Amino acid sequence: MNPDGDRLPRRRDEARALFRNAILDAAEAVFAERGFHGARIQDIAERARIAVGTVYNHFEQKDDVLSALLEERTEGLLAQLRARAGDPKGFEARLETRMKRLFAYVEQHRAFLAIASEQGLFAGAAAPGARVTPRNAQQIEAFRRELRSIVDEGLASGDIEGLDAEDLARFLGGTMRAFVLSSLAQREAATASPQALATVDLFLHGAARRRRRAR
Amino acid sequence: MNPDGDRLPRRRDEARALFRNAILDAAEAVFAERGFHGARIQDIAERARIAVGTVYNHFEQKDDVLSALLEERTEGLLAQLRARAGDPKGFEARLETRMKRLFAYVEQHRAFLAIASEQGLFAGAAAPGARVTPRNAQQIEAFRRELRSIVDEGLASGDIEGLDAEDLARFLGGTMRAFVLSSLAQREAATASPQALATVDLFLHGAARRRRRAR
Amino acid sequence: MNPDGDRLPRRRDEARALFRNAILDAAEAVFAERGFHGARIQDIAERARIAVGTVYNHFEQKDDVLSALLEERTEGLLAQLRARAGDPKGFEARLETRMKRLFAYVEQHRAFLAIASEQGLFAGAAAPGARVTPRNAQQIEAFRRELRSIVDEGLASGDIEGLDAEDLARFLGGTMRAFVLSSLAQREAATASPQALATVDLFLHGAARRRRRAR
Amino acid sequence: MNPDGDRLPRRRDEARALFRNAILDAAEAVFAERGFHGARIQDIAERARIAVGTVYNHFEQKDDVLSALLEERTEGLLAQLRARAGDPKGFEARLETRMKRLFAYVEQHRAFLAIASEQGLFAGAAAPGARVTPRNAQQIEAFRRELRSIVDEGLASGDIEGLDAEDLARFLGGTMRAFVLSSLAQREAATASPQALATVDLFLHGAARRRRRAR
DNA sequence: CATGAATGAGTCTTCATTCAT
DNA sequence: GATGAATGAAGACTCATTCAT
Repeated sequence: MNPDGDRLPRRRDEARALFRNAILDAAEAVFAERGFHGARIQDIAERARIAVGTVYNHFEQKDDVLSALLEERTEGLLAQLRARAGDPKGFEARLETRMKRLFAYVEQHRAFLAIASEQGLFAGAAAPGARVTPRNAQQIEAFRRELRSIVDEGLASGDIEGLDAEDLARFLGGTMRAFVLSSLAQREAATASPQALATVDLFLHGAARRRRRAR
Repeated sequence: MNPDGDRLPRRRDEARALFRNAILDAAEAVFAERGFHGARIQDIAERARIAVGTVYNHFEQKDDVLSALLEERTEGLLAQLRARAGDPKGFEARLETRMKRLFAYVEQHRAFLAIASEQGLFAGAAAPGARVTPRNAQQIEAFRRELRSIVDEGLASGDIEGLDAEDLARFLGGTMRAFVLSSLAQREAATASPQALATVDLFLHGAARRRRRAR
Repeated sequence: MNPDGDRLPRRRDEARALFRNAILDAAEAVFAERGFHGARIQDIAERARIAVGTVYNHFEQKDDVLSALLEERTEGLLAQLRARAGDPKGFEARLETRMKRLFAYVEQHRAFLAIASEQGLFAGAAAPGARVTPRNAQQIEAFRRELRSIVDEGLASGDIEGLDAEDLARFLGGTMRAFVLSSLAQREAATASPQALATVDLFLHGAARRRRRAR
Repeated sequence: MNPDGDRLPRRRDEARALFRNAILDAAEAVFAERGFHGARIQDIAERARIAVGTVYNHFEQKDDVLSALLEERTEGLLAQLRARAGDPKGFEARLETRMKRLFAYVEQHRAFLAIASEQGLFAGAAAPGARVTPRNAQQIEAFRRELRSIVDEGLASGDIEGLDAEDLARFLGGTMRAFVLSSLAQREAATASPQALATVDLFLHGAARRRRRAR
């Protein structure tokens, strides 16, 4: 093994990754501020403190910057929603845990959600004129499947019921979305916990609960 | 009263309205297909079978075409949501009636909702780079207020309960949105009724209802 | 003779002339304010309180409005410069009389001179991009000839001298122009007489006169 | 001192200046041929053998090309008019020297003067619809001041006399202008000297000189 | 590989001119 | 003959992309 042979390429790769991340971070900010069409490559380059040409050394075209960004952040969001080793076992507690993680991520990436919304990422269908790639579509589908699997868990355990699992998954998504947006609408980042709890509570019991436990 | 004196101006106004509507209809289709930025004035003009310059005889700039469209359609949507004279009195039946109207309108204006979504009209906040005017913002606010007033009715009658009326209004909006999107996701227009019922049912009772009425 | 047969056509012609003049007056004001290219037919029509189409019933194209205007006003200016029956006989007094008339006309048509200047009418050559027609060129030439004939009169009477009559004509034109502009530069219209006298005096005696009559 | 550190920036600046000058030269020719409005950015770019976009890398808008051109050339013209170290001392000889320089410059930049004339640069006031910037206005004012200072010199030395120095300055300007235009009116560039001499002679002695030195 | 100026296709917008009423 | 809306050619300007340094 030649350590030098390894080290140099590695350094080179690290440098590449540094640039790539700087560009994506800059793009996140600029896309969120001005939208995809309003953002110029020049703006992104300036924010990343590099030259325009450098952006093109890392991405073939403007579209690719967007889709790479969506890819990376959507994956992050999805990771929060997935069940983890230490998660509680009971359905409601488990759901709360996952929601808290998701809302915390949302707080960390407010800019991303503005972009995702413009691109119709969580609209269940791409927005008109959106730049969604097949890869992005896969991730959205993965997101949808994750919601569906949560619903399926609940149906299996008897914690929830309903005729159409797809409808329930959509309902969960819509409820989440309502509180995600309420969270974004507040100027300042805040604790995500209350939104997570409200989401779970309303998803499970709706607005018309009578004589049920106080929360 | 001189009927002749009336006729000419009236005809002229009718002609103006005809053009205006033709432009808005064309714009609705084109914006929905390609997004605001992807749509060229020329595309809209061609679709309306008029000349480019004619568009500018009716709207100062491209932005104004969009905001007039949003204005007109949002008003239409809002009109469905508002209570009407013959509506039932009981909270749930009343809500169902309003939802059915709204979902029917949605079926009639699928293209509009794609645009509205791109512009963040129902995101609770304008999308980045969106072309929302103060007038549009007022309508969104009116929409929000309408949801809120529905919730207030329910709280007053005791049909629903909860600590935060704002949260409930958002929840209602999110639930609606989930089924609106599910409705749009289907390629073909369909009867809106099931979505309206699902919306009301889940809004009221959530996913976890036990021992409650059969559907 | 059928007086009716005469009267109607005459009335019709008078009406035509009325429109034509209204258009030219409006054009004079608008061209002077915004320049030829900056002036829209619409602006001229509005100022004349008529419809756009009406302008085209009287002039084939925009260029024609300008050249008709230049023609009419240049002819007016030229008329002031020409000798008249009652004019004095002595060279200097005669020149003063003509200059006074000319400067008085200038005061009455300040707007026109701004346009003439833009079009290079008194530049001795058309300005680049100018809309000068052959007819206008003839009038400019007539203007030049008139100056030349004044010089020739003076040379013949021995009141002025010089090797080149063309040079003297140009000199007279330049001197006039200097005081015409000084007259226009003042915001308010004023008596033209002093400029006329200064023009004649300096044209005849230059700046270096010694031991000559006080004025 | 590191010559290398200097060279690159210097080269870059030189390249910038090269483009800028090429654009201004092209613009001078095109504006002179077709006037400001008749000149398309594309024409200028083609004449400079560059792309349209490149023009916009050097000037924000079309207007700026014009005003930069006027600025640069007016400064050049003014430089000829200013007194220089080696100039003669006597008033008349000194004035002749300055006039010769000025007429020589005029011969070199015939196109510019056509533009200046269209813009009213030497009209004492901006032409209607002209694109004159405050900077241009300053230069015109500087030009006027220079003429005035020449007159003041002459008044002080007793070489010229008159009640109003402003009038004399205008008279000098008008006389100059007459011969500048006569110079431009000739198709071919020629020696400027005769015009300079005629200007000085007529300015000083007018057309009516009797019994004075032969020239 | 970073740089940033050059490139030119693409679009909005204006406005002279036409023509049905 | 007056009207004024419809027409569409023309041109300024933008910005993604390229490429010589």
